[in-house]
Amino acid sequence: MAEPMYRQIAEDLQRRIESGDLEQGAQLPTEIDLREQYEASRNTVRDAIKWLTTRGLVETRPGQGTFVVEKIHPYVTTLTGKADIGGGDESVYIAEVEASHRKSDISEPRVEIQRADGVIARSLRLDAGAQVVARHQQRFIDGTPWSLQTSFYPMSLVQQGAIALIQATDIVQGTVAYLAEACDIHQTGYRDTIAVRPPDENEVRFFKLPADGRVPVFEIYRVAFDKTGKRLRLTVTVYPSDRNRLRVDVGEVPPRRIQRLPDTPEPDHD
Amino acid sequence: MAEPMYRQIAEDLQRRIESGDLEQGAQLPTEIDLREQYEASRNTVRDAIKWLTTRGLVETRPGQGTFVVEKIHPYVTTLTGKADIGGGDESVYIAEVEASHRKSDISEPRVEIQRADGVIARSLRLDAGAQVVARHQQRFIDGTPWSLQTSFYPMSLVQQGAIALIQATDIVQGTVAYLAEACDIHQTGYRDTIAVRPPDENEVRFFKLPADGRVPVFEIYRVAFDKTGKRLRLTVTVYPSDRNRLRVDVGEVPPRRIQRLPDTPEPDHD
DNA sequence: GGGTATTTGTCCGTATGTATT
DNA sequence: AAATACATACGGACAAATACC
Repeated sequence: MAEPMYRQIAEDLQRRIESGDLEQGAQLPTEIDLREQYEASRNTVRDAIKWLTTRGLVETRPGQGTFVVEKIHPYVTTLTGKADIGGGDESVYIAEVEASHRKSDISEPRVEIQRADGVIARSLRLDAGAQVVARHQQRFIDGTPWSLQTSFYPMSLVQQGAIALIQATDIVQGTVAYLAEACDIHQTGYRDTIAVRPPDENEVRFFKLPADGRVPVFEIYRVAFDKTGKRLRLTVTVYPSDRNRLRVDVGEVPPRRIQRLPDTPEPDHD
Repeated sequence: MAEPMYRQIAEDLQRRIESGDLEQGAQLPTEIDLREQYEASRNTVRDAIKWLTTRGLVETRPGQGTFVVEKIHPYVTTLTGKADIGGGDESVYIAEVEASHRKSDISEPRVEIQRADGVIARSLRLDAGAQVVARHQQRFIDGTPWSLQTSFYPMSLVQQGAIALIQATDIVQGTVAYLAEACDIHQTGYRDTIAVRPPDENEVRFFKLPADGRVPVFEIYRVAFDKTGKRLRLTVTVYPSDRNRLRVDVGEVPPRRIQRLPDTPEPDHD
């Protein structure tokens, strides 16, 4: 027996899905039915379904059944923007999203003062234990959860006059513009580092991801610099990877076409 | 009992891992031992281990045991380069990697002529069924598999003199430089779209990923343009997400520090 | 709202196969 | 070859979620 039985069942079902025999959103036969069709035990059938689930082909709903997953038309977030007018801050994202006929909301920030732990301190080149301002925000598109974001600012910025950073109010013009106004600090660039990892419990709840952690999240670390190379801010943004794509434009790139409505069958890397 | 038993067991083990009680690389008690420790059946213990496995905390090795996964020091790939001197092509990657004291190898390309299917045709703005050259390559760092890459070129480029595209030989100066030499076609920019998905069977084999598909891969679609906005190429690159990070630099960014050796405990988004 | 049928989720025990040491 | 440890497969029982009447 080269191939275990549950794999054979899974691959047969996969074939039926990819051939269109089972359409998107269609319900699979129940575990009892599959047990009879494949002459296997229910647990073996369940192993096959679990295999398909891990690969994102089907999803199970307790009390209802097993269904072929429907492809999600992804949101596209462009990471390359004007380095000096935002780059990851509130205002830019809103402009992006509204341009594609979608409505973006952002929560009021939850503000904390905390000691910079290892990663934050190193990213901002602070001594371990230095004070930082953490601003947590939730972002929605058309009412559905889109991203979780936390920005860390050295407390020294507040001492230089950027007192709005420690107020639990959205900075509508964007913190980049605000820092320029409030204390003549000008962001001239940023560096993003993109990783992928399983979601934690908070993220599972907020994004309504499957509890088994099979849908990973993008985690983007953005370190912003001024013209002397000083580190102004670390922003950590988390996106669920199943409904998001990231875009990077380099050099001369033609303007994007208007983003289509969710049901049109176009490639999402257009 | 709000929490199922296997979750309680999993969370207890997770706590023991994150507290350092079980160190990286350490072997967990065997399933039989855990069955006795938690007074559960072996199947329930196995469900707990599967839960930890999906989250990348442990791995099982048949005949050996279950082990706490060791963190991998990731490779960092910068997506933003000079738009006109490569940007994702062979030579640039090699320079990047060698600068961090690692040795990069690339396979000779496997070249195919094929009809552009839906996604490729749309990305290159070709009519469906138009001929394209596909060049598949495998990339290694220090001998370990790093990325799989396929570039698609419109056949019209070959007719304009870029005959090396249809030869199964690496284009050492990079195809961007080659196209400039051979037929005066100059790339001026590119656009990347980053997605994450489970690996297919080829990728599992090549990258030696776990067969259950729990480690996703980055898939980067790069469309390159000339100054008129014409689409010169589509390059699809796949990286395993467990050992890779992507970097995007925008605006003025200070030079990177030398990349450290794998065993130093620095953040990988430095 | 309540009750019932359906469907998946959890948990058990057991047996046998396969990979590794 | 033997021992160990995980992988596969079976069958059964009950719980929990959902849909429907």
